[in-house]
Amino acid sequence: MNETIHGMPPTLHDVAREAGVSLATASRSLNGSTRKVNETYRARVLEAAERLGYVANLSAQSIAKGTSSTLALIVSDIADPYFSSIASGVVRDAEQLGLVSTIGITQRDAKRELDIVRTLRGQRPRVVIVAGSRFVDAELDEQLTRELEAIRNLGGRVVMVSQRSLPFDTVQIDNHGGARDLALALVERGYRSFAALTGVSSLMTARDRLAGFRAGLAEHGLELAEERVFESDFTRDGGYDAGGRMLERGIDDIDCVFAVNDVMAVGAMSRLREEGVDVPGRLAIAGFDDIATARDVTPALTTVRLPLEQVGAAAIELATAETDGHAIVTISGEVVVRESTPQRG
Amino acid sequence: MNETIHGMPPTLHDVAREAGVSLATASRSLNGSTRKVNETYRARVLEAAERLGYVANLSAQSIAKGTSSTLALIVSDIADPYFSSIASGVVRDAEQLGLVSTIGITQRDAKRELDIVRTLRGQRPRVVIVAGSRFVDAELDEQLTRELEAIRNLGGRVVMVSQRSLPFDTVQIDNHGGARDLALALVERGYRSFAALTGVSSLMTARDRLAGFRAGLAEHGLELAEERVFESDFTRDGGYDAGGRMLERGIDDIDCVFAVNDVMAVGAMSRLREEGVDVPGRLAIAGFDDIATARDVTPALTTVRLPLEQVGAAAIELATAETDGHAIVTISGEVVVRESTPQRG
DNA sequence: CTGTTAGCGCTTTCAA
DNA sequence: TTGAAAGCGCTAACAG
Repeated sequence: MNETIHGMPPTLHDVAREAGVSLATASRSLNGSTRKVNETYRARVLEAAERLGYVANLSAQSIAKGTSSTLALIVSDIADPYFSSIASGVVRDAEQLGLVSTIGITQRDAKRELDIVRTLRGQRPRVVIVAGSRFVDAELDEQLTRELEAIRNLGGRVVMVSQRSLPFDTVQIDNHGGARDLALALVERGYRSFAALTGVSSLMTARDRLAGFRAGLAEHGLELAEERVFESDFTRDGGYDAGGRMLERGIDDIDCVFAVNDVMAVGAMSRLREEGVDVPGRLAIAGFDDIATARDVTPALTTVRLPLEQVGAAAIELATAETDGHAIVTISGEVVVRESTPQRG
Repeated sequence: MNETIHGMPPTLHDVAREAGVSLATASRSLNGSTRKVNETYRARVLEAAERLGYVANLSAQSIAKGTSSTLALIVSDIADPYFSSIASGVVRDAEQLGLVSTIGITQRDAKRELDIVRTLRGQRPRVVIVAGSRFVDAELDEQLTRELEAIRNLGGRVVMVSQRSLPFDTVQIDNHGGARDLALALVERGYRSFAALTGVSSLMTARDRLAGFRAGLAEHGLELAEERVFESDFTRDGGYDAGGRMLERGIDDIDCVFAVNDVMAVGAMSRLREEGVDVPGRLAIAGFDDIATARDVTPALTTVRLPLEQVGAAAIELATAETDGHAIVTISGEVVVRESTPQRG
């Protein structure tokens, strides 16, 4: 591992010279797929490469081959456990495949997402996984679709992680079904008057979950009045805030609150605790996602478990599979009842 | 935004032809730094690029310029809030600088970390930020240093986020000092007999925090016997597990437990709760990091706040500053006392 | 200020 | 099998 003392990295050229073979032979020995190289030469090349500490320049490879070894992952917020779990699965599997993972963060801003995808084209990524939430905005969807199609035209695979909405392979998360099941489970446990804390209505995920929850309630002839739906950011602080607004309005006619995701639920629980509201004694609460923290808050949070790391794996699988570009893999959640929603008299 | 209908992406060549100028002029208009292009031409080029939906091929740029626009971030585990917070800060600032962030996950495996850094060389990254924990292993440190030096020799900036141990610019986190302060604060609040839950001793972070904690106790003539130190994984489940072992041993002679990071503390709290131990009534607990969840568990967790996103920002700053390659920025933590360690009789 | 032309490091025909 | 040589898309001298 004798690095070139000089500033310049050893190139394939150096390796070839060192090994006394041609550039082509060196290339074939080091990276060529179908081995058609004399073992003696091959060994000499490998040895020379080792000695020089040679590592192929990926950029050069990309441009020579016309295809990169990059996987681009787009998430809303990497500090959010929902996305970091997915990212964890994606990056791990990508490494397995020899793909370098790049990451883009949209901060839940549709415009930004578009910008990111646009610059992504410059990377000529082999795979793009868009895990950020979809927005309810036909215009932006249209543009995003065009950008993603452009990437696909360049040979990149595009996989969406979200509800099915854009014409690409997608790992669909059954938000509606999960929320519906949760509603059924809660009614089953004796709850009757609900409130909801939700993200801004332009987020499809928030919408779908709320709609699913309502559908579940409807099956029991219950409904969730608009005035009991508190909209805020799709974050812990958003939940904290929405919880506060709910308290201001008054909770006399509420026995259970559904937060459309766990981080909001957790934020709301903290707010309720601060305001002296007994959870679950006075008010039960449930979330969605089953992030790690759900087990660790007190009371432990009832939620809908989503196999998040598996979602990442599924996305990669889809990206490497032969599909017509419109394949859908649905991941369903499973209701996990914990102490935050005890059986109710 | 008329994409080329064909499979091939528009190249700079296409843009130049379309605009009726030379390749060089097109390049200068689009990316050249010092503007020396007639406004008319420039406009024509921009317009043509827009029309064709041209986006420069980053790989080609990298190789032509001899320098990439990649920032490589290495973390132990992106699903861990400690690292995802840092990553969040890093990626955000990197985007500002027009750098593409790639991410590598070591899974707290020193060998793996070395592999990752090695393959990183292929990217010829402009910046490498190593945020994974350091290990107590001179041999591996030696090798890692060599690899990182190789990257630096190629013009890449290397920044470590951790204790100061390798000869690179580093954002040093004052683990020792923070833990010491925490110990002092706990003694101040009346605690006298401590136990500790810690990560494997080969992790420098775990070591330093434990040492700092002991140093703080020592200032009051207290000590932490080895038999009250429970070693496990540096994760939530590790804390859960270590907490269990502590209970098995018996906690009659313990009034406060220090977990070397918040996720372990949170795991331990869950275990204690499950086993019916009243926290903080019977046993107080404190952590380190101040992850978001620390506020949301019950009781809220006393900890040492580390400005994590700021750590990421500091790393980028160091990477873009003029340094001798041995600069150190120290980030100190601040004790945050919450309900998990009430004042004691 | 603009265009021509040589590379950047690597892969891949195409002959030998 | 191996090597020579022609690119891949872009930038950066170097002349005009």
